[in-house]
Amino acid sequence: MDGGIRSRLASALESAVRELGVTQVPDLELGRAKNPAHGDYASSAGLKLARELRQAPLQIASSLAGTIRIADGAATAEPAAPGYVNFRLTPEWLQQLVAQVAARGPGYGAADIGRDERLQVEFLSVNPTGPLHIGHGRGAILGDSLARILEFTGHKPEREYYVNDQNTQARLFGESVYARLHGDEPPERGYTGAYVTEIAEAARRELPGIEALPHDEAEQKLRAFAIAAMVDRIRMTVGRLGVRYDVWFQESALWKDGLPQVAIERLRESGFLKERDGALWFGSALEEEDGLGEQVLAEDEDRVVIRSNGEPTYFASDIGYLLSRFEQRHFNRVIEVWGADHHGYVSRMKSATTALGLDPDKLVIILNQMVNLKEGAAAGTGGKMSKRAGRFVTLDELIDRVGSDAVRYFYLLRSPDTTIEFDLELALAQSNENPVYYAQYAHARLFNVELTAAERHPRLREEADMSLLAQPWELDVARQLAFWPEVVEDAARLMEPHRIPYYVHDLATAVHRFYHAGNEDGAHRVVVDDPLLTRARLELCRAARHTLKTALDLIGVSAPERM
RNA sequence: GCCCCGCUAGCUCAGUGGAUAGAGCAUCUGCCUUCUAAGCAGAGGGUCGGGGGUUCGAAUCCCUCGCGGGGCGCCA
Repeated sequence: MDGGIRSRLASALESAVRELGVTQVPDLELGRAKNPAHGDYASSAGLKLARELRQAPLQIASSLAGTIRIADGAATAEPAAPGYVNFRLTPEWLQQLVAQVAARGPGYGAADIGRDERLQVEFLSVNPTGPLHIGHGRGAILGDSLARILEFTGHKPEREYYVNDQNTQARLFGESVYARLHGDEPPERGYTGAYVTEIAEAARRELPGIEALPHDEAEQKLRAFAIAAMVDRIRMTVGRLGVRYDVWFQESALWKDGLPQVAIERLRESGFLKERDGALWFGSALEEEDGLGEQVLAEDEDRVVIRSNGEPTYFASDIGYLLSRFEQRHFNRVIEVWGADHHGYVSRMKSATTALGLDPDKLVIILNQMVNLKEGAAAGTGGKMSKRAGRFVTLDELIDRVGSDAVRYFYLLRSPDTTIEFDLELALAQSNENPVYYAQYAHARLFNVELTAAERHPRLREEADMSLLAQPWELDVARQLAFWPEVVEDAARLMEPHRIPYYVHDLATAVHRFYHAGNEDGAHRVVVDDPLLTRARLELCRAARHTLKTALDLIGVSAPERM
């Protein structure tokens, strides 16, 4: 409803610029002022427009500051050398904001950017052939938080896990279980972990007569059994992190529906498929004749769809999966969260999307960089984690030792673009210093204060005189509240969940300072003898607590009432 | 060789082309008889990897070099 104060200031500024006769308004760079002396927001409008208007930047800034009209007296504008327009939120407006946020409860900052857009967020989708390790946690938490943020901003996201139950790895997994069932060693490049033997034992109990079946039949049953077991385990592990899915989509279902077949047929008709060396390739060669192909596809993107032995590759499944999502289920956009090791696959999927006649911009692929194990941090020598090499720390173990909230916060504090060198020893040693507790403590403190107030002043009046919130540390909290909608908007628009925990930290800092003012001087406590003053400060507590709760919810972190 | 990501304080990391580059941890110094000290206040600590360029203005954009990570299979 309220697009946030930043967007209101931006449109007010734009109107003022138009009044100066500017028709093509450039990006005016309205953003938060770094220096408090410059107010809360600043724009370099004067500098930006100097050339077009042939006036001194400062003069333009002065005109703008003079003509701008800001609704509700939310802010004042003043020019500053060499050509800035600085905005300062007014105490009156901040006080009213506090009252509004307090009355609204959790949910302040929700936006309607998405306009009910149906989209899919597909994330994690690890081959269900082993337990999740700490690297997987990153994608799970990133995807889940992204879905939460998109939902909060008016999108209709569906969370999906794509279960590879039919590819080479799945078959190898089935063969490995089969081998263990019969007391043999797993095949070359098969799975050797103890959990494989456990699954074989479970199969022996739950699939009577499985040992007597012929190999092919047994392997198929074992594979399905084993994959189902691993999917259950994955579901439980991510469930401990508060990650949930709407759909667990099986690759095999694609083939039952004939979607890869349809996709292949369509590509064949439009000339994107060719045979070479007995295999069927997706590529540009045939299209070069009409000059279209090279625009759509790069030369080096040839990709096998059907192997020379007649087996389809995962790429065949993936193009069918595109049809499933865009044509069968009609998602407006599909957002995929991949590890950076799949980076090379991005352009091929984009090309395939185009080749199928779909809009490649509707396929949004977010890459997160790797999580490497630091030297000596676990069995093995560190580096990339590997299931086969037995060099990994399971996500379950990390959650056991550190807890879901700390794990989520730890991962979300980093932009997806940075590689994480995971040091387990350090993570365990520092788990008590995890910054998540700083934020949670702020929430618990506010909750406690409100309890105390209810005891001391059981009959407070409903109406509050917000003008009593005049202390700088009180207005600082209110100021942080004013920033929340734009943080949400940026996180959603840029698809960058890490902006949320950084905001949470800033708000928590303001809250702690506000609280601490009462320790310095009893007159500044929330709960004081004066019921009116108590009432106004309680509004601030409620507003801040609700906003903290809302923000923590978006990143899947709990907001405890006591610590 | 080609493609992607990173390089910012001792460490881990933020930072939509704007003013004096920030946070946490670590180090040092203060603050609890009174609403939760998992807190607050302060100090030290920087050639934003190097070099060019664009711009009134560059950590941010372009080029180039260096270092680190990832990818370039009829594996996924």
